[in-house]
Amino acid sequence: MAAGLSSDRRREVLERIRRIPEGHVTTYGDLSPGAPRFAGQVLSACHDPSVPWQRVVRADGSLAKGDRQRRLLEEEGVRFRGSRVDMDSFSVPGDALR
DNA sequence: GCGTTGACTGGAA
DNA sequence: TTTCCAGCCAACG
Repeated sequence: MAAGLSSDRRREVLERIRRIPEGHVTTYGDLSPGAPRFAGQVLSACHDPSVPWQRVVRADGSLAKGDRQRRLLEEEGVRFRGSRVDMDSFSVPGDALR
């Protein structure tokens, strides 16, 4: 379909975030390969409660929203290593969301 | 149509 | 190990 809705790119990113399993996280790079900043811009503009934005973290496991985000992730069972997410066990490949 | 901005990334110091 | 710099794409004014 022509799909002239609000930029398919933006919706594509949001849709992937919804596919992140509870208790797991993914990186901006996996949401939008080549344009990770775009993913961040999308989230900042999208205040949709159905979008688990807290499951999106930086490539190094650090959090963009700091303590507030950390607390939500711990509620889901995501474990931390210092101030960063244990990416070795909870990171999900972008291919798995696609 | 151009320049700026952004919840970023990878490599170098 | 941490900190700094330049690059990247898409949206917005």
